[in-house]
Amino acid sequence: MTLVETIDKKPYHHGDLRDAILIRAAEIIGEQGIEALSLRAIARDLGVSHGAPNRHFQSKAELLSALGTTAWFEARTATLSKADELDTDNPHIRLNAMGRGYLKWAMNHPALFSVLLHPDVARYANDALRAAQQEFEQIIHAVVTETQTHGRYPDIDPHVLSLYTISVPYGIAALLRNPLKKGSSDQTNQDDLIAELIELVVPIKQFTTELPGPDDANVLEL
Amino acid sequence: MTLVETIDKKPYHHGDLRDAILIRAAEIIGEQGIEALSLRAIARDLGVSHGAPNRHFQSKAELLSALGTTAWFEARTATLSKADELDTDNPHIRLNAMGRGYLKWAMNHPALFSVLLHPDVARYANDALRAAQQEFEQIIHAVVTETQTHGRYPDIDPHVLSLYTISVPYGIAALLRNPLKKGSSDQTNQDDLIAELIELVVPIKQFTTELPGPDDANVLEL
DNA sequence: TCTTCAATGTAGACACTGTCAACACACCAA
DNA sequence: TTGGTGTGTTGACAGTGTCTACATTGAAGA
Repeated sequence: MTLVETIDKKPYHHGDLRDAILIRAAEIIGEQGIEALSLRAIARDLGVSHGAPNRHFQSKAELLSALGTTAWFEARTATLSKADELDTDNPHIRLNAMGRGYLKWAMNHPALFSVLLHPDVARYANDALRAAQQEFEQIIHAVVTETQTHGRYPDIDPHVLSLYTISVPYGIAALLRNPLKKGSSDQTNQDDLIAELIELVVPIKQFTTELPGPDDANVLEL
Repeated sequence: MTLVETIDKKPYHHGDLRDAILIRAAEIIGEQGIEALSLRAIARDLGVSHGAPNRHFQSKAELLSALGTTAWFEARTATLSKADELDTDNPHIRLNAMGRGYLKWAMNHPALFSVLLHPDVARYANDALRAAQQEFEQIIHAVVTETQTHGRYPDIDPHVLSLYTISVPYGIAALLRNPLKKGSSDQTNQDDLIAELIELVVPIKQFTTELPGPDDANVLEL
């Protein structure tokens, strides 16, 4: 065994290959898009043989499902944390904050968000991913119906209103990922943009007057 | 040359291979999704050698761009025709009808709509596709700003309002393509659903009273 | 009418991919 | 000490997009 071989000798087992694959996959998606994702390229990047990833993900779809599950989890956390910070029971304020939290997360995590959007991820979703997605939708639906009892479109079919409410941040985030969003990359401008957009769907100014809660300026902050 | 060879002899040239490829590609996308699309499989289906498609589309991305361009064109036609049928200048009525036309087209043409949504199509879009997309957005933007001069959110930044307005049918159509849209496949229910959703974004009932135009029942019909 | 030539289709090659099976190594528990 | 199980390696297979050289066709120009 030569000196070089001794020094460069890497351990036979990687140690934490599964997580390393997930991290590298997210990086590649962020840089080159989902279509450029290749199990063999990930293996090369991690200095591991081309068959190694198969020990951790039975198929490429399984890897995407794993990424999608964490994406839904992160999106859910980001969405709820914004609302929880405000410490209010007013569903309008909560839903408004949730919309802003979701949208901000989507715009700041384009790689994971693109996994959420991608049709193939949904098509080959495993049970864990499906469960994460449905749990997210149920959370939104619950708050949406609560806003109805507090005066927001009380006569609309709750499912229709939920669909409408979810589709706005979803559609906006998807549209903003196109190359046409040139000048809006400024951080403070982005926050203002988000706040203004969400206010269109879930207006809170007309509802917060009833409340003894925080004033509008604080509530509208991201 | 045997009898069979004489009878089955197919012409060396297909005659209309380019269109045949586009049609078959749309079929495959509708049946199995964009990821299942393969130039070689199309060639096999059309009884032509695997290299033949390259004569008409320099790359797979070029084929997707061509599909995307026709998709944007069809979407534009479907969107505008709904508004033109009503024969009114009222921008609220027009925009409302456009939203319904777009959404109905998207739900009735899932294959082409999925091309519009697909991130890779946008990523490798050629000039024709980009032009078609931008033309569509300018049409929407023009009507949206016109609604503002007629009282719809007059104080909102026009670009923000455009983004919001476009994102709703876009997001709804994308969300409805998920497997969770079980019971809503009924045609009349679908029309009602669309009308109710668009009314949330572009309400016309509060604006049409000023008009001598058609009554609401006709206007809301799809 | 004959010739030429551009358009179109074919055949083979190349590098790449995902997935599988057989084998090699490392570590932990009995 | 000894299995056994999890993990990584290697080679193979079928499939893909794309390129190049070659074959066939039909039409335009002489």
